[in-house]
Amino acid sequence: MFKDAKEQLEVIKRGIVEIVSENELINKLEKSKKENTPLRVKLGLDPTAPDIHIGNAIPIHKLRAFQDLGHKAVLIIGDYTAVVGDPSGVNKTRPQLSHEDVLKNAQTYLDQAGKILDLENTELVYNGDWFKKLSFEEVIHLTSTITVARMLERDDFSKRYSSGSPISLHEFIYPLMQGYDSLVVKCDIELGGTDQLFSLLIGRDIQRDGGMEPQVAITTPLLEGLDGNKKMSKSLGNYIGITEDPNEMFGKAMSLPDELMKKYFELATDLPMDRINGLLSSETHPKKAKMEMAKAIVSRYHSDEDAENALVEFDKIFKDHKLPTDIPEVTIASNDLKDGKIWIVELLKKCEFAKTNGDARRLIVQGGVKMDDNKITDHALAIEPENGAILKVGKRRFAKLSVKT
RNA sequence: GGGGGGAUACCCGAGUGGCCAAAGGGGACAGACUGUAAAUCUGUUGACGUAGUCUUCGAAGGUUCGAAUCCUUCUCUCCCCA
Repeated sequence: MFKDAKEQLEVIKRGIVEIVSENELINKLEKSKKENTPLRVKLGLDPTAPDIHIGNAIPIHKLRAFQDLGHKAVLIIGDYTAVVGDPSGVNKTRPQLSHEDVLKNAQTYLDQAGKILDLENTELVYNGDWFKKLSFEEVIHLTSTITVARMLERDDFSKRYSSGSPISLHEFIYPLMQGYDSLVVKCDIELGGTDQLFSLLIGRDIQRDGGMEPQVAITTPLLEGLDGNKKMSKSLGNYIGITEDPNEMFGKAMSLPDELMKKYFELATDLPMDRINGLLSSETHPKKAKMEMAKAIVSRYHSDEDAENALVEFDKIFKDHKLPTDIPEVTIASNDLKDGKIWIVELLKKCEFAKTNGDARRLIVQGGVKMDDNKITDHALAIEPENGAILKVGKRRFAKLSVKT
C-alpha cells in the first residue's frame, strides 16, 4: 500500500528547507510501510485572521502531499494558542485575540483549508479541548521542560531583547503549548514554516519527556510578500489570499518583483520543475514567464479557465488600456447633487477612491483622475454626472456612475 | 524596593523653547518610462471647497508672548542594582 521510503522521501523533500532528522524520517517511513500503518502528520494552524494566504498555504500543501502518500493528516486548530499569540518571527507582542474571534476565524480557516486538503481524511482537533482542562500543576511541569537561556537563544526573542523591546512572559508559553499538542495527538511528523523550527524542536523534547519517540520536524520556506521583501502576512497586507477573486490574484501575482518568480513558481504553483526551469531560462521573456506564473497560481485555487480569463483581462486593462469587463457601479442620488452637479472631490470620495478632500485633490493635481478618458485637472470642478460615465483613478481603479434622480 | 533611560505621523526614526504640520528611510498613492500592479526615475503622503485656519509628538494638568521640546502627576516600557 505504501510506496518505498525512498520514493516517498522524494515527494516529501520537494520545496522544503530542513528535516530534523532525515534518518529518523526514513526509519519512520520504513516502519510504517512494514507495519502498514500510516504516519501521523501534524500541522497546527492558528486562526489569528480570517484568511489563509498562499504563504501559509505552503505547509498545508505539504500536508496534502502526505495525505496523497497515504498518511494521516492531523490538523490542529490552535484556538488556544491563537489566544496566546505566536511570537515567532515577529518583533513585537502579538495582540491577544478573544476566544470568540478565534473560533469565528477557525471556521473560515477550515473552509479555506478544505480547498487544499482532503478534509474527509483529516483528523481535526482543537487544542482548546485539552488546554482548557490542563491543571496549573501540569502547566508548571510543562514550563520546566525548557530553560530561560534556551528561550532567549531564539533569534526573534534575542533580537527583541537586545533592542530593548518588550517580551511578555506568556509568549514563552507558546512554543510549549505547540509542543504539548504534539504529545497529545501523538504525531510522528510535524510540519511548519522555518520560523516554527524552535517550536517544532520543543515538541520533540516534550514528546520525549512524555515517553514518546520524538516527532520528525519538517520546515517549509517562508514566502516573501508582494513587496518582495518582508514575509507574507495579513498584517502587512502584502499577501494573496487563497480565496481571492481570480483577477485580483492574477494582478497581485504580476506585481511581484521579477526576482521572486522562481520562489513563487516553486512554492505557489503546481507546475513541474522542468517546466519552471524552462520558463525561467533566458529564452523566455520575463513578462511571459510571470504571466505563466500568475496563471498557475490562479489555476491552483480556481480553475484553468479562470486563470486564462484573468490573463486576458489583465492584458486588456494594462496592455491595451481598455476598460475591465466588470466595473463596480456607484449610485449618484439626487441629494448628492447641487444644481444638478457634483463636486469632483465629493465624487471621488463617494466612489471610495479618496478618503479625504485632500486625498482627492492630490489625485487630481497629480493627473491621476479621468472621466470617460478625459483627464481632469481642475480640483474645483463641478460636473454634471452622466449615467454610465466611467471614472478612472490611477491605472486600475474604475467606477461606473449610475445616476438616480 | 532603589537608580537611570524611552514613548514622535501607517511603520521605523531625527528633532531638546519660536525658522516644526515636524528631517531621513520604509510603506502607500500618483506621474514618466516600459515588459506588468517588474525594475528605474520624479512627485505626493494630518484635516478643512484651496484660504488661512484648526487639531497632532503616550495621557492629564501647569510655566511661557510662544511647548514635541521646560515643570508636575499618571500610564506603558527598557536597562542597571537589590
